[in-house]
Amino acid sequence: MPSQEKVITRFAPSPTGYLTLGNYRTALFSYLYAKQRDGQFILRVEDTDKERNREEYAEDILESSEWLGLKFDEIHKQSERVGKHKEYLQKMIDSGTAYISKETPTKEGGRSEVIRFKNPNKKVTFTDLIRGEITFDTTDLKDFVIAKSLDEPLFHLAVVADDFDMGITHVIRGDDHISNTPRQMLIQEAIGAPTPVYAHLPLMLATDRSKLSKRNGAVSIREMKAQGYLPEALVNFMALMGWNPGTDKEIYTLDELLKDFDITKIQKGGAIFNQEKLNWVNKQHLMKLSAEERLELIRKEAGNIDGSRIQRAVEVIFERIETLGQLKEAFNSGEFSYLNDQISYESDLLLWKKEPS
RNA sequence: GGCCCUAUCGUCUAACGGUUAGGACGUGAGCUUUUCAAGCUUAAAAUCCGGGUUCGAUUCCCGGUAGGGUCACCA
Repeated sequence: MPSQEKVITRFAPSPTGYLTLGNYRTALFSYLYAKQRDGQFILRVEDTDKERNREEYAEDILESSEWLGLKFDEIHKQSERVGKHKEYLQKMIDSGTAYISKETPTKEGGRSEVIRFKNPNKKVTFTDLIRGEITFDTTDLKDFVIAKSLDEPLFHLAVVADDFDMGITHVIRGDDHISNTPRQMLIQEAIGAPTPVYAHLPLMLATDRSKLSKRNGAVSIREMKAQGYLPEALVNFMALMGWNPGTDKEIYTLDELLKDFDITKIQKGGAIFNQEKLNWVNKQHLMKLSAEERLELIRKEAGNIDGSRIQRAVEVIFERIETLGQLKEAFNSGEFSYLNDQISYESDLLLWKKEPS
């Protein structure tokens, strides 16, 4: 029996901002794919762009991932691997698959010398798990730059070297990387790395059908947390953007997704983010909460309600909110202030209807 | 513009080539409820266009069109 190769997937974000739903959706799909197969899921923080990286963003990736329930088997920082990248670069130069190129800087801070990949100008084809066969003619790519210098590797080189060293078997990433794939395959060939299996996920789109990003109103996961969305609802919603089980089941926990998720059933077209549906999903998860969990949440939002009445608050309030943010709003607006008042009345007044006798 | 990807209700989507094209969100109406929410019932709402292939295309092929992605010394 042939030994089954262990599946290793990765989430490789760059810490240049707070990550959004779209980013974590690719992470979720990578996680599910690996964990369904008893494989490993690796985080690699791609922080080689010194200008744009911020430590707080890197920390947020860890925090938000954990909050969502995505656990990593390994965590790497790309910046710590420049030594390895340098070795690959040197080998490529030695073997003639890359060369140092004299340049006339075209922009501020441009170098007079960079490292370019020697493009063999050929056709490359790969089979995408979601889209099938895709072919590119790399001639259009020219001799692209793979490093500013031996110590300053750029994206394509770093990705290929790291995926190789970390034993990544499946690269599951956004659609926007499809056209990066031929460059990376060329580099794989140059350094003797195998080509992993690729799966390019359809993008999550803004209402105007453009790629969801901060510019068109996408909010980060940490903001959504602040707005009162439950992590399990977010996970559920993200999974449903582009995937469905083929049944009517829509409400999922992470564990249930592990059972039903099938990467080959992922949609090819992009999906527009729909806030109303998210609110509905969140509400469904809110309603699944136990009395204790609700109590806990209400205490967090409104510690001012006294103990004897808080139980009643739980029942009244949870049926009418969609997010915990609305819970907070409700308390701030004083809508539930009556829960705090001492109300006294004759008990017969509570009988609003007389039974006809 | 070159290259690549995509195309079912407003949105998320289902449909081994044969279905009254199904479900969900949202919207309208109604039932229930002191009210709201929930729940239930119900209505309106889609196969981008044109050619093929086929007895029969949402489905397969080709061509348009539209949208998106990508073409950095960012990732």
